[in-house]
Amino acid sequence: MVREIPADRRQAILDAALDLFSEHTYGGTAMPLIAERAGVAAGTIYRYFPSKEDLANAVYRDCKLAMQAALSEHARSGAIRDQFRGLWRGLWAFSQANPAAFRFLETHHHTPYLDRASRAVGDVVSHTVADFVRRGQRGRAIRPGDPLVLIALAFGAFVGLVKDAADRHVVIDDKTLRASEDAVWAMLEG
Amino acid sequence: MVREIPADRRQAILDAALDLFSEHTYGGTAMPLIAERAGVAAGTIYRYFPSKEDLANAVYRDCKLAMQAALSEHARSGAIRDQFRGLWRGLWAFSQANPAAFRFLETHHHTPYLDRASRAVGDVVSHTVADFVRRGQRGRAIRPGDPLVLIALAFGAFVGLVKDAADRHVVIDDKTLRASEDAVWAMLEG
Amino acid sequence: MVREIPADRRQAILDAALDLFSEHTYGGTAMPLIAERAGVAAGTIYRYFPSKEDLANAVYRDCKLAMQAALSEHARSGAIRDQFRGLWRGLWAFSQANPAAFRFLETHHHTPYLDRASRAVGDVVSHTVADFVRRGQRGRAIRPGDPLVLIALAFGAFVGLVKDAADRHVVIDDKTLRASEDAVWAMLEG
Amino acid sequence: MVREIPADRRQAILDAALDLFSEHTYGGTAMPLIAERAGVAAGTIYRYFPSKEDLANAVYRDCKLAMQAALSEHARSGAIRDQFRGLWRGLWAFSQANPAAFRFLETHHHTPYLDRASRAVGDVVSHTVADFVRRGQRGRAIRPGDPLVLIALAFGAFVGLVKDAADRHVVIDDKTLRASEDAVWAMLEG
DNA sequence: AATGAATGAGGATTCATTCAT
DNA sequence: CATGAATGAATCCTCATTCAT
Repeated sequence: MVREIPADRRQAILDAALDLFSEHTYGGTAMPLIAERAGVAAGTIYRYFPSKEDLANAVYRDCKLAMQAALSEHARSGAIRDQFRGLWRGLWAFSQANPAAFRFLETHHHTPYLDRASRAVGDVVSHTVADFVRRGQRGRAIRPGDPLVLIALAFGAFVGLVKDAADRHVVIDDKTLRASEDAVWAMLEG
Repeated sequence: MVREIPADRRQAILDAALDLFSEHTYGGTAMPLIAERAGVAAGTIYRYFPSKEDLANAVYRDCKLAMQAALSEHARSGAIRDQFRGLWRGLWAFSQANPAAFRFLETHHHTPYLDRASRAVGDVVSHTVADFVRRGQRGRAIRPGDPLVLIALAFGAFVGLVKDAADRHVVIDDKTLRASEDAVWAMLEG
Repeated sequence: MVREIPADRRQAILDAALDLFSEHTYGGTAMPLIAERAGVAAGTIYRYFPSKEDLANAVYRDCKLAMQAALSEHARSGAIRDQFRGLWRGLWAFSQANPAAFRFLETHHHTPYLDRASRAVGDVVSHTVADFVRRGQRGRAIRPGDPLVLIALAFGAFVGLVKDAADRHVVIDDKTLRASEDAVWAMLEG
Repeated sequence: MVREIPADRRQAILDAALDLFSEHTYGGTAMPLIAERAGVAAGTIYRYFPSKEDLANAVYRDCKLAMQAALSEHARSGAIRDQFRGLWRGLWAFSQANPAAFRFLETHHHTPYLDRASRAVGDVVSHTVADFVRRGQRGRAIRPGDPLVLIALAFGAFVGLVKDAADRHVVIDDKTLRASEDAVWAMLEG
């Protein structure tokens, strides 16, 4: 009785699109390929998404929101240093659980299709994390400066870490992960 | 004897391709558009590059080598901290002088077309900078750990800084640039 | 026993199809749109009509028959001039009451779908009116010549009148209508 | 040296489109079919016309202008009756020389694609012929009334004549043509 | 009987590449 | 050598029709 099939189909299409976009680029993946990977007919995609562009935006927003959820989930209370550990681990967990999503979000150029709503979702994530920086700065635990800039530096370092490992086909062990966390914290520490 | 006209043409094509790729993506820019922007006929591109893929690889390699040149040019001798300042300024100079190149290299997904030779060029740059880290580690000026990982973190932070400024349509003033340099150095410092 | 519901549905579909065909052309209107306008599901249309082509033929035949009925209804006995007035008024009444039907019948090209049966219905109407001409010719009230040609001229004039008013977004007042009737009668008069 | 090939190609495309539109309707003819009939590749059409819609408008305008040219060519000076004969013969010559054009113009529904410019061309033709009526009315040779209405009646009669002959697969002989001309003149005569 | 989601062939259009000039 | 019109495969998308519910 419950109409869950449409939700499943929609998700299957989103998943297929993410996989293919993250590997072959938005401009490099054909709609019929997405359909095939999702196990539906080409025309079916258009029952769920008005166009390829809209599909890409939906993929982008879903990924961004999943990343935000992962950050929130691992967020801790307590000392600022512990809060940072929570964010770092959250990001790590997300990038391991959803490698395609992380790659798509952080190593692709989205401007050709990104719409206003999607951009807004992206901004929300940055500003959420920026609040963490502001709290740390208030307690003199994080160095002064524009919180959005500090976030950009720290988040950029994380992306660099993950991207480099992928480029070199290397897995990041727990020791490296923790050493990196310490190094990035040293960058933020006041 | 004068054979520089072809070189000019070749460069015009590379410049046009870079401009368009960096804004509209490899998959999103049409060869005739590149030709038009370069001021040549569509067929002429094929005198210089066998295919769109080859053209993209040439663009990629040229950008990577230009970035490496910028890093070398600003490299200093002397104290490790000063050497880092040289690298940081070199990177900054490059990203300001060639914004399209920097954006193309660091915010696009290249796997659909990147060939072995181009990947090798990319690796050379990382390893060059990694040598700087190794020297610093030998003198206990830079924290221990895999040099390639530390480079990934530091370079990632720089990319994050520049990308964030572009996303927010903000210009990075000299104060922010130096504060960021200090923060990233704190991340590397032993 | 009550089997009128299907008839209503069938009529709703025919009405919707006529509206859309007359405005957007047979080839330019999608079946789902007809369904939506008729207030039924897309699949339901196929309970009543085997295909889009059959639906279009049904629409065509219904319109032709409605036009014939309108002509008959206003047909008079008496002087040939009065009979003509009846036909003219009947045509006018029909084109005013069913503008979509008149437009569809007289300003569209039907050959891509029209089947033998529909063509036959069309012929019947011409021949019915041709009888009127023959009667007039027998009494020397209408000029000699092929009755079908005279009908084509007179009917064509009427179509021209109505089409021109539609094209120019003008309404035909009673004076113009009667003047036109007189003019067309002058064309037929023997 | 003279680049006439493009003109030929453009004309071949226009000719093919007219042939197919007039027989199968705008909405019923596929672009690849037009290309095939024109002897060019599908993509080539788009070097000459931005879209199917633009192609249809070009076809429409060319036909309308050709019809106007045919009317002008046969226009005579002298008595109003002779002028009418000229118009009638011009129309006839056009409909015989370009049956597809005449059919396309006068038995198809153009609103789905017709643009402002094309509509303007259509209006020019009507108004040109209306001037003839005005001249006749000034000399009391043509009955009073809105010239555009009289034109609509007369032109409609001609269209009716030609359409009926086509529907019945009958050829109009010279005697019928002249008798029809006389009849239509009787409709206009003051 | 009715529904409307799903299908996939077919439509309009684009674009990397070729080749006659 | 350079050109740019021509190509036609491949793209995104539509829509007549079917069929499980």
